[in-house]
Amino acid sequence: MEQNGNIASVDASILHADLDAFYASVEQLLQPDLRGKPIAVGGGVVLAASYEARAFGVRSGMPGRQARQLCPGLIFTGGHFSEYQRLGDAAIAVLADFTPDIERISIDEAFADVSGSMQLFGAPADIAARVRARVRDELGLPISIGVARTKHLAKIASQVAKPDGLVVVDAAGELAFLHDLPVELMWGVGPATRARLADAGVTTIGQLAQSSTSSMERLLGRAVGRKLTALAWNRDPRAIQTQRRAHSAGAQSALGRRPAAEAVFRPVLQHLADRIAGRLRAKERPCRTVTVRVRFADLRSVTRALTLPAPICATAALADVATQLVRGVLADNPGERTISLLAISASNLGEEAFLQLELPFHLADDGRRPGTRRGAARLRADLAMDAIRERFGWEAVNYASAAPGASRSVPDDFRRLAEKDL
DNA sequence: TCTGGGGTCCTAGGACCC
DNA sequence: TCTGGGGTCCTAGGACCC
Repeated sequence: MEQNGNIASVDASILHADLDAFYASVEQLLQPDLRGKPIAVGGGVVLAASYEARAFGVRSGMPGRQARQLCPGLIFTGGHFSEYQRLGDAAIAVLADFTPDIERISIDEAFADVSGSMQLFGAPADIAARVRARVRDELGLPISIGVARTKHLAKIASQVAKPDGLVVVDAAGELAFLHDLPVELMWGVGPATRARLADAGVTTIGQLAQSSTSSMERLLGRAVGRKLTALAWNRDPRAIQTQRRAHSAGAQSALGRRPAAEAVFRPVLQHLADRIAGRLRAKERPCRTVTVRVRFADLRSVTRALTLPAPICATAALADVATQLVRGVLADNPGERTISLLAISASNLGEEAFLQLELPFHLADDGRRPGTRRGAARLRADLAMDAIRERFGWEAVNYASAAPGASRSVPDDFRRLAEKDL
C-alpha cells in the first residue's frame, strides 16, 4: 500500500485472537449431541462454560453447586485434555501462517503483529477474517478477533467482538470506541479496582480518562493509577513479545479440610515438589527461592519464602525446604488446626544448565549447612526417575512418600495445560 | 460435604552496602 | 557522635489474568 514503512506502522495492525469458551467449545465439537446445550467443563468448580450456560449466569471459577442452581439443566463434561492442547496449538498455527510475530498468552489466546504481512496478505482486517474462517473451517471452533493499533485496544476489541466476532478499531476512532465502555473491560481492572473507581464515581473508561493521573495514583497506587490513565487514552505502546519465559513455576493442591499435621502435609508437599522440580530439571532452570502458601479452613492464607545461597532442582531438596517453611507457618499460627490448601512456588530461576553447576545445594537439617553429597545422590535418583518417566509415562514411578491423587483435585493432565514455558 | 490451578506485577518495610 | 541518601535484595501480602 504505502512505500513508507512508518506509515504502515501507525495503522491498526495488532490482532488479539481469543477462542470462545474454549474447553466448552471443544467438548461441543467432539460430542455433537452437546451442541446448543448449556454445558460446563469441570466439576467442583466451573473451568469453562458454554455460551448457552453463560446465559444463565454461569461463569468460570464458579463453584459447581452454584452453577447447577443457576442453570438446572447444566451438563457437566470434559476430560479431553490432549484435544484441548492439540486444538489450541492448531489455532495458533493458523495465526502463524500470517506472521511470525506472535505472543501467546495462554492455551487459547494470542497477540499477533501483522504490520509486516500486509503486502503479502492484505489489510489486517482481511487477515483477521481469513484466520477466523480457517479456524472455523479447519478446526470447527469459534474464535473472536480484535484489531487495533495497540495490544490493549486489540484485547478490548476482541472482548467486545465475542462471541464469534471481529471488531476493527481504526486509528481515528480509538477514543470514541474506548470511552463509552465500562472500566472493567480494561486489562488490570478487577473487582477491587472496579469498586474503588465506582466509589469515586468512575464507571466508564471515558470518565477515567477525564480524571487526573495524580488523583488516580492517590486512589489506586502509583503504578496502577499511572497505567490505567495511559490505557484510557490508548497511550500504551507495548510491543509484541515473541519469546517469553516464565519467571516462576508452582503447583498447588486444595485439600478440603484436613488437620494441620505433618502426616498430612508432608506427602502433599512431596507430590507438589516432584511436579515442580521435574519441570525445573527438564528445562535446566534450578530455583533459588522457594515460597509456600498455606490456606486455613477460614480461607485466610499465609505465605512464607526462603532464598537459598545456591540453586536447587532436586525433588527432595525442594520438598525439604517447603516442609520447613510450612512448619514455620504452623508454628506461628498455633490457633489454626485445619488447612484447606497447600502451594509451592519456585522462583529466582537460573539460566544456567544445572548439570554444569558444581554440585546441587541442599539445605541440611540444621537449616544452614550445605549437604552437597546428599544433594548429588538425590539429583542422580531424580534424573533416573525422569528418564523412566520420559519412556513409560509420568505415573510409571513415584516416590514412596508422595501422595498421588491425594485429594479429589484436578488431574495432572489438566494442570499441565496451564503451565507456561520455563 | 466442595471456592481450582497456573501464572504476573506491585507495594511496603527491613537489612545491608556504599 | 550525629546525620543523610541511594541502590539492591529479600519477604509478606494483595490484586489481577487466563
